[in-house]
Amino acid sequence: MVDIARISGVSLTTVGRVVRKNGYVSGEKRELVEKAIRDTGYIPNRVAQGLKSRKTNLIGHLTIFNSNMLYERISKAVNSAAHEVGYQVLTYTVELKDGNWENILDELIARRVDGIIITSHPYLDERVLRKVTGRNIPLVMVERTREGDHTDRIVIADYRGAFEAVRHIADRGHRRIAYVGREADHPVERMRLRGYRDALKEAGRPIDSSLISLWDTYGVEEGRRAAEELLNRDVPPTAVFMASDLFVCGFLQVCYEKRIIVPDDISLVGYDDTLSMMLSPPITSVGLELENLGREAVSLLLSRRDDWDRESREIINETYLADRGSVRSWKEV
Amino acid sequence: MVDIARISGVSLTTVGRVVRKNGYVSGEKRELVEKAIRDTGYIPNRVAQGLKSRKTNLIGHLTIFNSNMLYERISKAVNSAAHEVGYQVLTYTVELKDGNWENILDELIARRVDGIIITSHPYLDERVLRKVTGRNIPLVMVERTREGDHTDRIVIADYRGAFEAVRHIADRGHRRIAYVGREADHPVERMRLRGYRDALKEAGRPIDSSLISLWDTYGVEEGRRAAEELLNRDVPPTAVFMASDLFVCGFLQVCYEKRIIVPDDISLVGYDDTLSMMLSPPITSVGLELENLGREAVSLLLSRRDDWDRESREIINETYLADRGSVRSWKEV
DNA sequence: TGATAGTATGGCAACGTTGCCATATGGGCA
DNA sequence: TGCCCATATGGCAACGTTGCCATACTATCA
Repeated sequence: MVDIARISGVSLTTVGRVVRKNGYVSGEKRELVEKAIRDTGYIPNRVAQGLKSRKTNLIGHLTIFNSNMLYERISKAVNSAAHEVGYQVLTYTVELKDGNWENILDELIARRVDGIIITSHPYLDERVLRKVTGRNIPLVMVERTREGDHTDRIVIADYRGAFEAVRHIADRGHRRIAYVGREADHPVERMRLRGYRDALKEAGRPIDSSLISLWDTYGVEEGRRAAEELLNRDVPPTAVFMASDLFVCGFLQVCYEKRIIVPDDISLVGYDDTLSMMLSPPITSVGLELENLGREAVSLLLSRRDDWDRESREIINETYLADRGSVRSWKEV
Repeated sequence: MVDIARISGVSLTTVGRVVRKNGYVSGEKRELVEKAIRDTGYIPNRVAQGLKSRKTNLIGHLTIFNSNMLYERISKAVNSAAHEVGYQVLTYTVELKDGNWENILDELIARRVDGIIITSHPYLDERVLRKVTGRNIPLVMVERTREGDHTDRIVIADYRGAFEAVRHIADRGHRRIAYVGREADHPVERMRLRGYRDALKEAGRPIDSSLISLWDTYGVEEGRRAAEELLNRDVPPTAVFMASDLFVCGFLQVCYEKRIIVPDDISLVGYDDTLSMMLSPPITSVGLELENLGREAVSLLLSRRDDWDRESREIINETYLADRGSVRSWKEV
């Protein structure tokens, strides 16, 4: 920058104004400076900028890893949204089991990120949360959230997503509709299950708890086992709603082995809409508006920075039902 | 840091030495300083560190987007490898079509990253490449590479991967083995196709070019169309090797519709091993040693930084064949 | 005994920007 | 005419560290 100033014969300050496009600069000098920048191939040093201006244009993103790629997609959505407004994202993917995520937060704080997004992390205690907000770093939590001062949240409309999926099934005449999900130890899971129950209730279907199959974790193997369990019943369900596309993968594999055809013999609906379009047959699934989610997360972050003391907000991220015809009409005999 | 020095009654320099764990500090003073750090919750400022030490501990990663999630996985591998050695990764995912990736490189340079990894980006011209290496920034290219001074490369053993997959099929007696791939406009695609041809040759199988189905891009839809094309032949192939799991997804969907059973009626092998384990039935696929890949990429980067003038290296990333039984033994009648 | 090496500590400038203040000029307006 | 405001430019300190140099003490060895 010193070189640029020397070459173009203006002061450091003026060069700075051209680089960061603020303040008054006459067209003439601007030309001169821009020419010098082009000629030398000068690229400003964001590290120094960050130090002096106390603004790094970096967003930290802490997320868990999961083989259905949902979080990778969220990550991508956050990235895109951030890039759109001139921010970059430092992403940390944590295995659920290893608990060193507090160190990761320290690392992000050390980098002086302008904000932190935490996606779906269940281990959140008040103390650590305050470590972030106590330093005036905006914090947004996505999917699995926790309330806190100065903490905004994005929650998925899981209840409605599940409800509509099950209504979609019930509308087509099914009565024995099974549910495959994860142990309801968290609002996310509870909401999905409740959506399922309420939709059944609304449709006047009986709730048969033996048709509810819960597992420790979302996974292909769990889907297989759920299928074995449900399909071997004396009276198997005619439709199954699964709270993750991963379950669907496993379920379909068992169907394939048993030559059970979807949707002729059984109807299926998945959740997340990450894999369902790739399966055979393609499966109807509840999807998340990920682009919105990313944009909302970033915009919550930035608006918090502009107005630290505004009250906490909770944004609902809507779902959609991607109908791929994996639910057939069913007439009870 | 000034506070820490004041509280613990030592000089700034000594605090610095404790923070970055280098230089001589007596146990006694170290204790004092560490206590002060704990008490105040001090977290060092990596921005300032980066400015002064000219080392940001950041790695830039530029990668393309692709719906089969291969690049997300590579991204994750690079992340993990970087974290292991105390680096963070700034990831940019670019849509293939938009050409503003040069700006992204500028952005990474502006951040003064300690190195840049470019995964699978086809648009690489010498000038832009020199923009990076000309600034003494280590550059590693993965999968789709290009030679350049001070540029290291990681190439996938595509030839061997394809070769072994096809041999796996031929070993089981198949004679009419089709190939579904992408137009061979790049070494990656050429190598896979050549592996296919050579394996057929070695096994004494005829090469029937009408069994080679090439497409503009990897995709589910393309897989469907390939299936329509190949399965409607008078004499369809008994086995198909596809250069991407995405093709497999589409292919399987068509099989499902036509009630063609895998592997009874037709044998399939995929590539990338990203989705194949989730399909029904699970499909044998050629996989990449991603953890190695990530580690190699990072280690190439760091070693280049330590010895800028060493000659360029090319590392071969080996593949494996994940056998999931989607190839049956076949006896020609 | 003096030289040398290892250990321990502090002072100070510098990294490359930006924020703030000072200053100057010209035009519009009461 | 005098005042204010928008425009234009530059000087200088500061952001929070680290690198380098200077200094001092102790132990070891020829």
